[in-house]
Amino acid sequence: MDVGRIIDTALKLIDEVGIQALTLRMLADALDSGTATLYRHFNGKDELLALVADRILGEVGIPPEELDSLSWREAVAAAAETFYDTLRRHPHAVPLLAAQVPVGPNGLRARERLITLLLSHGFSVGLAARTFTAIGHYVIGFAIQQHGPGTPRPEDQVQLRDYYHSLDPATYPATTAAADELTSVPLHEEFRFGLDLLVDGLEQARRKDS
Amino acid sequence: MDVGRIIDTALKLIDEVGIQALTLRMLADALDSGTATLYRHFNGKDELLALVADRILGEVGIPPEELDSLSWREAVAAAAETFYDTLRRHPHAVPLLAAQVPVGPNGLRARERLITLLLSHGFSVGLAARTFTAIGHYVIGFAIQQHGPGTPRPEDQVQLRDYYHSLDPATYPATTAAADELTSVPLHEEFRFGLDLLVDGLEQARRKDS
DNA sequence: ACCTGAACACCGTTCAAGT
DNA sequence: ACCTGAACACCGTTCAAGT
Repeated sequence: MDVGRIIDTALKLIDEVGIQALTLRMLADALDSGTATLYRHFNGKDELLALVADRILGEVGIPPEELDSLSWREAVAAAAETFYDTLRRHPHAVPLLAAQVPVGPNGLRARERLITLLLSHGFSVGLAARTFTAIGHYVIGFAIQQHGPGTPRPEDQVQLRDYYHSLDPATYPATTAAADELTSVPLHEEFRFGLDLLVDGLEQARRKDS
Repeated sequence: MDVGRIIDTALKLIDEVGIQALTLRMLADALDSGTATLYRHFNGKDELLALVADRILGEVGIPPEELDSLSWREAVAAAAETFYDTLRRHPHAVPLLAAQVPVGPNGLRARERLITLLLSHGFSVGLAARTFTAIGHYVIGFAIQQHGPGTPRPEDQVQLRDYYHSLDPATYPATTAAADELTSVPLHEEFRFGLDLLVDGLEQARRKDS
């Protein structure tokens, strides 16, 4: 019984039932073991979840060669998209990455990779650090809201649109007018919209910086 | 025993001990009542938490006159800052706002207010809707990561900096070089940096839109 | 030396019994 | 009609007892 298998199983179960519903008994059963045995490999549920978080970051896997042939704009966008795609594969697990600054081995590797990239494109150390934080926060923050515990499934989107339309137009003229636009934009497009805003803003910040 | 007093007490307890540690027994005790009695006012803990979320949105309170005399850039930034300040007053409660799209009365009022503002400054309905979503997601996403359950208290920032410095510079040249910048920027400044990127990006999006 | 069944002190939720 | 003590089926965690 190695730690890797425990973490893989834990992530699989979280993908199926969510963090709240994941039980140490459930995990122990899936591993044909008992809850007490699990405590021999980590100190409690919180530590287990931190290991799962780094396990997810290890899945991101940015292809290094590809990234280096791109402009900084394209590279930043590609890194953010790749990260976002990984988070979308594990919607129930996203809150784990917001719980703390990831300092596991895979988190370190990803941070090093992106900051190196920014520095190689002429970003100052200060601007690179703030850019990394801003982009990272944006991706995780977006994913947690669009794909977290209260996931807006397609039928909920329709429900929400109908709810907005059912409001009194006299009291809520703007909301009812924008009801379709507020609920019809595909999540990925919404993500890309904000990401492009950030990159466009960075373009200006970079000019001021140098 | 009215619902308002229950919600106020629940929020006060969440501010003190967090969502996870809030117990219905604890809440019942604080109200000199029993857990079973609480169920006469809402159906379970989740519904209680949704009511607390809208209670927080009610606290935001954007002064209408002030906002209307500003440029759209200043108004968007001011609204985001005001929202952010409210979330900072209730760090433990922020995850509640990420759990679902807020459709309580106070959430509706805030959305209506901001979309109206964008429309009055010439934004198209489509751009206004996406801007609202992008800004809202940014503020909540940032707050949840900087002030959520794994709050980076000042001493943790120092610890994190020392940790980055302790890494092997050969393996992590960029991270060790940026260690100070990654950990020394005040949270509010970091928030403002990303917000300004978004607003600068919006400036361009608005030009393309019209 | 390593593992684990069984227990501990909790939790959210329910309902029969009280007023 | 309204309220609630006490119970239910859980949970994360611990440790004495087994192999």
